[in-house]
Amino acid sequence: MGQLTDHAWQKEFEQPIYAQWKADKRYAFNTSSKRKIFSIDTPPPYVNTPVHIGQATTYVLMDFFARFHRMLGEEVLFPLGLDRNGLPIEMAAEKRFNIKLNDVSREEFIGKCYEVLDESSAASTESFLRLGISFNSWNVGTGIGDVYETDSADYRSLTQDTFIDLYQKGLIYEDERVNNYCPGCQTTLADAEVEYEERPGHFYDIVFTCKETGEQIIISTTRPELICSLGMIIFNPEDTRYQKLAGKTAISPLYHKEVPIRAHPSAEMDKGTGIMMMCSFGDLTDIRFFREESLQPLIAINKEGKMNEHAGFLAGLSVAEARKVMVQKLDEEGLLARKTPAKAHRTPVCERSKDPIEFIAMKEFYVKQVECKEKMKALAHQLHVFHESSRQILLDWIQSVSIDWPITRRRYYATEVPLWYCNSCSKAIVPPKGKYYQPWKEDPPVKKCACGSASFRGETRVFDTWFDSSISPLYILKYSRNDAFFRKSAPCTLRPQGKEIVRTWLYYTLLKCYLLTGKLIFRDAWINYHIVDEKGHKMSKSKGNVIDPKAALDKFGAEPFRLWAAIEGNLEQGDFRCSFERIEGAQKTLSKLWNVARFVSLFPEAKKATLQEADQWIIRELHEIAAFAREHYAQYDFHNPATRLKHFVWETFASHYLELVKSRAYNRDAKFTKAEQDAALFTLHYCLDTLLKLLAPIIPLITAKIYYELRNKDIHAEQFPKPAVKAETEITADDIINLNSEIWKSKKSQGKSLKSEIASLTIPKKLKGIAKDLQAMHQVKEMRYGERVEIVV
RNA sequence: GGGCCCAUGGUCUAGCGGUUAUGACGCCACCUUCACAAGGUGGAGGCCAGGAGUUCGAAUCUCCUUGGGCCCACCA
Repeated sequence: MGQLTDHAWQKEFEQPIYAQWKADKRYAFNTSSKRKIFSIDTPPPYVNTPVHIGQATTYVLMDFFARFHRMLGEEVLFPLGLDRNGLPIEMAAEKRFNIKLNDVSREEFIGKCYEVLDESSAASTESFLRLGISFNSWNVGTGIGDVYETDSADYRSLTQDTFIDLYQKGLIYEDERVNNYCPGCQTTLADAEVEYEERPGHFYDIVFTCKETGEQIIISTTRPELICSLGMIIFNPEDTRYQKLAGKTAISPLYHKEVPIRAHPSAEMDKGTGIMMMCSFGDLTDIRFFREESLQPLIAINKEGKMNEHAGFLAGLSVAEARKVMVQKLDEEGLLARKTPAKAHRTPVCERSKDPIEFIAMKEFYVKQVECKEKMKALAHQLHVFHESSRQILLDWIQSVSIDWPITRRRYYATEVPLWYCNSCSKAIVPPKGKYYQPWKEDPPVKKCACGSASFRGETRVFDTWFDSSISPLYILKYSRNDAFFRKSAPCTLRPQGKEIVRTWLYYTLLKCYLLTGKLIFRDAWINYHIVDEKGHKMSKSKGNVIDPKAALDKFGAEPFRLWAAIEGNLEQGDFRCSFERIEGAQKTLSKLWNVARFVSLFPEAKKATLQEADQWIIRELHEIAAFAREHYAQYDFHNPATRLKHFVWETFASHYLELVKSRAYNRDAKFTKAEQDAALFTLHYCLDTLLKLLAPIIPLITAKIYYELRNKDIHAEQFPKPAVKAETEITADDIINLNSEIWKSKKSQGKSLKSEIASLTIPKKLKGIAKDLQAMHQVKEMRYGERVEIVV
């Protein structure tokens, strides 16, 4: 049994502790363990951007879960994943080397992606290590619990296996249809990847002519460059202004194309001029309209986001340029009646590149999702979430699914679609599972097609990054790689993730794992809210209000940050605010805890003696908190227990119990018996141990150091505390706090020091059991018992 | 357009039909108290956004207003 020699907790104490954990692989997953498995499907962060404070906070919270469940005696699977696939990496490479996808060869482009990845490798994991996160491993590998990279051959081959499975089950099909298309990224996008932004725009009032009567028709549009693809002119059936045009023909300006004019409820009377042109395709409504009206769409925009031959004189121009040229030309011809700014024009844009979405027909692979909407809703109801609003986000999204999931992308740095095609009969060659394939540069696994041809071409498309990400629980539980382990560990215990990717990561994972295994892949889903700045606004690079977790770590170390995360992280509360001031507040609590421990360590441990009533009281208080913590930790609520524990450290334990038993513990004048003193010594140590264990999941570094120096053992290998001592008393914390406060106030109001003597003190009979402690604490000469408290100085 | 959440001393926050309305930071006064001045003790500061209602009784329940924040859908 040791003593704490340092006078305060220093952030410099942290580094050797986590370095030791890393060095001796303290939290490695034990594959031969018979324990119950608690598995966490951690969200793999992108490696090319530094860890931001929101991620840092959520990983810290996950670490609470992991450490708590370890102390419950469970085998915790808590792997670190690193996302290295897809558009974000490609875009970083394009920016870094100032190239575009099609400027260079595929091999060269992939090489550039590797360069970006190499430069950004260790930076993010460093922050996690410093935060004291207890990942199973810090080394990249393919074992259970190892750090995994989503672009590894192992991960990609599992992604390809899942494609092969779904393809052979008939759950994936290829079709050519109009879809969201990002001209900047040059790829098809799923609805989940589209977001809306307020973009300034204009209404252009353009002059059309009625063929039959020759009169002018003024039509408002925000997309004049699409006039070439005009299909129909419509007005609202209720609109008397245009009734006379019904059934007539309109002639488009410049292109002189004749199209029918009809009444249709899609046109709103009070928008623009009340009469609208339907072109293919300005937005999804247009697509629906063309389909419903069986109009032949005319695609005027090509894959590069430029106008094609159908646009006539606009051919070769980008959409934005075409709009400018078109407006200018209309104006010259006297066909532009008016130009007015359109306020709050919401434009669909690519969530990554922010380019406006165009709608282009392309041949892509689709995963069937529309037909299993009801099943997905049922799974959503089955999933255990911690706030109904989380489930609602998921249900809303499932409800809004209207087309199947396009999974192929025309990019390079992602998992390749594992297919080859026979050059003679066009039949698709599906390779066997279990290997990573790159068909664009490899030969197929067969020599000859069934038709006899030996000439093949490899598929060049790759998968949507969510097609990769959605197998993360399967990957970490070794689906299709270690069947015994998968059977034992599935379903994954917990999916922790942000609310903003419910419609992508959570939804696609549930969908894909259901299609593959027929089951719900998670028991619990913990949807965390956002860390916002101190004013309550979302942090974003553009706003410049981002707090770098490294700065917090440099300034305070991990422990104040972790304690802050526990105390502020109220699940019920929604978004939570971050400021250095509040982290600093947590630091003081650590200092208090350290000094409480140092005080206790001044005394030798004692065998349990007959507990005095004060001892019974503090132990009962602590047991109540322990039971509360056990129950709430299991529900992923660390906020409420942390708040109570903090209060216990400062108030109940330090200010009241310690003061109360100080004299008995020192026993300098031998006023107390040896047994009475031992009871105090026992209680001090028992309470400290229990308190440290309750706090260990939250602040693992300081508790580990104190426990190691005092007990020479690893606190994280201990069991989560259960009441080990019987403690019963009528006395409540309020009784003691109120009495002490009254005595202090009385002394103070009479200008006496707190050490001054009290001639006589009358206390309620109920408190008789702590009378001796009170007498020593407050320097009371004579103790009396009565109905109310009386203090005679 | 549809829906959701929030509003409590200067700031943040607890509160879930009856409390002298909680705590933290900040502020003021006093204390070199033997674990801790990164501490202790005491104090000032709020008609609980506004209005109406339900109730014996409302910060708490209902409705409206205002001010913040968020989600979904859609637009010529």
